[in-house]
Amino acid sequence: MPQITLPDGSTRQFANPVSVFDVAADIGPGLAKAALAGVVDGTLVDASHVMENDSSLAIVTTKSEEALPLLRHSCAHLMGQAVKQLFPEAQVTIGPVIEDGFFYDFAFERSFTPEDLEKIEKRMGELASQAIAIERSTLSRDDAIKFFTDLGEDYKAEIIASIPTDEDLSLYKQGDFTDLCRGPHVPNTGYLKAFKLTKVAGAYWRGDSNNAMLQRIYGTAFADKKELKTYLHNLAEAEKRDHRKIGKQLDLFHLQEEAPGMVFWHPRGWAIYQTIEQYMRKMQGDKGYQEIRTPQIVDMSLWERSGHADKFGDGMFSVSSDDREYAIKPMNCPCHVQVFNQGLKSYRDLPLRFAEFGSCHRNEMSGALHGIMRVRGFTQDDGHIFCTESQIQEEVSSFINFLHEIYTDFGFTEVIYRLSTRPPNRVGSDESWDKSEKALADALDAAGLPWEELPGEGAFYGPKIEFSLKDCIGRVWQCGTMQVDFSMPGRLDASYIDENGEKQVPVMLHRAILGSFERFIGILIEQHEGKLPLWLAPIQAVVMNITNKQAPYVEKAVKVLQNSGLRTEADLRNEKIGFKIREWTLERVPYLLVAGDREVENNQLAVRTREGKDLGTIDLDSLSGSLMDEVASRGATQLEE
RNA sequence: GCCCGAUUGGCUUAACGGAAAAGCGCCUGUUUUGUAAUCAGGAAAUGUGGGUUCGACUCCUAUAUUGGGCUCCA
Repeated sequence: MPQITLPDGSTRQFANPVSVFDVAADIGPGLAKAALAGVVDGTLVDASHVMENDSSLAIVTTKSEEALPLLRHSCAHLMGQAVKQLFPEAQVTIGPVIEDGFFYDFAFERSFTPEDLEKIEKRMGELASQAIAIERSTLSRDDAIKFFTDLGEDYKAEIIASIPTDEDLSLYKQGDFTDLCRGPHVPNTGYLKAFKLTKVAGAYWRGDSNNAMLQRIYGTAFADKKELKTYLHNLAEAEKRDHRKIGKQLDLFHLQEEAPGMVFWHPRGWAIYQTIEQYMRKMQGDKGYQEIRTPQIVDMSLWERSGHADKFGDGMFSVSSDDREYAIKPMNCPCHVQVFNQGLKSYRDLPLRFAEFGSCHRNEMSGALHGIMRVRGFTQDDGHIFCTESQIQEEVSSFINFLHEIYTDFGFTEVIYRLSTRPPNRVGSDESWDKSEKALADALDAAGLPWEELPGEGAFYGPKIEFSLKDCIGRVWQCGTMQVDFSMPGRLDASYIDENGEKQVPVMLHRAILGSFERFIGILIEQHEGKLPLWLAPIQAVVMNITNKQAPYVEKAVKVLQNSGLRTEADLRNEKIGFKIREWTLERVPYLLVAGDREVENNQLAVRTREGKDLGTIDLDSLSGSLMDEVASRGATQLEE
């Protein structure tokens, strides 16, 4: 006699065990039709799941938040079925739900072509329209291995073999296709109405580059066609923000064959870069960092001592000269230790904070390069804090606040926080790891930030916090970082004299806020769609004339604005004002200033924003003052009230 | 590094194995203009090296770069 409690608190009595579907039907035929699955006592289950005892139940329909992953997972199976029908020799491996969609990995002797994708998608549509029932069953582990081995699905058998022996396994069968799966799934394939296969790619079996390369097909699915269309439209819109595209359009930088993965900064891109550098220099100075500068090319012996030659070897560019072997530095840390090591340090000197806009080169694998976000030559806003173990927590806490202050100025509000903890191969005592992991976690908690732990992802020398930002299509890029290092100071003989006159090895905190200028500017461009806030805009204002008559006044106005520190240009070309407005709007210049006879008369300028807003005419002097205020406040005050 | 795609004037895009086309930009002239494109003319391109073919942007091959993934990382 199960009693079922619904989300609104109401209860229903049943004489016999009931399925989720039965309860839905009992409530109403509409709900029965819409029911995809259920949440029973907090667990997502199939609509066919039978409840024998008193339970709480929420019925999942396409409107529920659980629906999308469910639909996508079932779509992955639908794709598996279609692929097996079209390419029986292909073996299925895994097919999970991911953010924005799903994929399925197949072992197949050749690659899938774009034409194959069309065929597969078409077959999926046919299978969906047949509304094939999706049925769950269970098998013991050994029977399941036999079942899949008999089918020739060696990868599935291998997956099952790695599952603990005492668990029964669930299978999902739809027509001629059966897959190992925890579930749940939609009741039949007819519920899968809006899906699209998006791309094929290679992917290593179990994510290990020593394993075979599988064929991965990505797709996405939504509850209805309209949502799918909206998603695809938004994606296409988002791609217009691509920093590579905007970088070219706005003439900010370029890359070329002769220097793969290294950026040629153009005047406008460099203006952004320089503005950021000067801003960071000021901010870090205020926080007690001392800026230093260390060499680009350093004898290999230093990298051997630091451990980088060993751990990082292939990643380093090297040069030899006069029978000596040098490395072009891939990071700045060992050099900072060299500066620390000059002269005897006292505990009174700690924490000692060094900062460098350090140019680094790493020979990244060719497939890893991406626009200016992942390059071979880049500049970190690097910093190292030498301190005692007891100072870690305080330094980390204030660093997090500092980073936040900076990200806010750049307009970033969505930051992803991750704490990477001890890897299997590591240096340092467990006690030190306990302490520093806790220090990092406590600092994140103290700042009230949501964070995720990445177990085992820390560096061999210590745990780290990663601060990541998303690009225009949602890919996550690590920018800021805070790493605790127990290893390098000792390896490179750093020491200080403590209160008792004893020699001690300091802890080293590696930290960056932007990460690298290249990546950060890439993200910044995508974040703002190229419409950088006034303080960062490479050209902040353009003054343009309507006829030749106003040319001298325009030149005077440009001088006034430039003298107050604004990056201003004149546009005196013999073109219609509409043409000039259009051009500079497309260049994302924040303020377009027009001088006609009326403005010349009154020492004014007609002000238009890049958004197309007319702010009327403003006196030249008060305009330059307001714009400078906007720059100084980094956008907190704006010209338009 | 691995899998799949791409590479055409400065940029964006065309072209059944048979005359490389267009728009924007550039140059020259025209227009002196009030808030997203004045008009006309001109110059300018098949990534690189091999091969197949009477003939290659197109097919094959190598290589470089690049896009999407995998792996790795700021």
